[in-house]
Amino acid sequence: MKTVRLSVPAGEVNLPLCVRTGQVFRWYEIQGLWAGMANDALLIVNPEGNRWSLSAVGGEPIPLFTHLFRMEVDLKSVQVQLIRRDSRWEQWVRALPGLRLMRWTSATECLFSFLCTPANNLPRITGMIERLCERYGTPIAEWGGRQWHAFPTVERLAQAEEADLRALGFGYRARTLIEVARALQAREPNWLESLAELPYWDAKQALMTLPGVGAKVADCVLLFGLNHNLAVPVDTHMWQAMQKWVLPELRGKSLTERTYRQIVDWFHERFGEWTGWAHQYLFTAHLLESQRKGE
DNA sequence: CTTAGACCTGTATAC
DNA sequence: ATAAGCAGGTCTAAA
Repeated sequence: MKTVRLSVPAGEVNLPLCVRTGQVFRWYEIQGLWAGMANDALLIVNPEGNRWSLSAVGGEPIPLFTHLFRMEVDLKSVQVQLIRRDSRWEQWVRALPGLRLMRWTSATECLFSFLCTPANNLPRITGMIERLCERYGTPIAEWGGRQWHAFPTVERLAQAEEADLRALGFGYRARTLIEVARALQAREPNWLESLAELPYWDAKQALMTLPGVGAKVADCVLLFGLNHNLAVPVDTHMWQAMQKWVLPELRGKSLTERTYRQIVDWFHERFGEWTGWAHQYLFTAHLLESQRKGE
């Protein structure tokens, strides 16, 4: 495992903020370093100063890091765009320096991971995914006193027993995971990845034909796994933030297909291609506020 | 088109 | 002990 160095200008990326706010689920702080699995690759980062050291198993450190954190995107210019399009975003940009939109290396891993999230919470989600990888994933590396496993293949998940997954704490999501794995096997080999080439609404409609994939999970997979920057995952945090801070006319209403679409349309009109980034700042702002209140 | 209830389970707040 | 304008929802049934 070789280690390389990379110049990271101050303020370009806040790694803990990016990896602990529910965009990805397999990152851990170990002995002052940050280690994360991306499908079948392990990336270890020492985010110190402006010369970070990166190591990887199963991939090249710099391309992997650049892909996951979209380092080809200039964060400053994103922030300027968001504030120019809606000045309310300035408070969230200021409050969340270095927050970036993440990009998964595997749409499949992204899909199965977000299938674990409905009516759930972050600590339980990360635990479920970790046990899933230990049970069904190939060992990739031993580092930091623990084994690191690849995310399970679709073939392996399609063969899983519902009782096994329930024993791992998946609850009613156990059946959905298996059903989706089998549904994917029944389609064209690269069906999921091919959705990246479709227009946003077409790709979303196609994803929602899978069991357990509603509007919110579909938007997560589109945004984080399939490069659709027009996707807006509207979960409880986004819904509350929109009502409180952005669209007061939503107060007193409930989140339905109609109000969901109203929010997506509003983002498209206001932010265009910056929609996904705008969503991420608003979502994270509300998530962190709700976590502070809980303490 | 809207709303209620069911669905697994861990955690935190309120009696 | 016990419920929850729970917690990064989805699906079905019923008005």
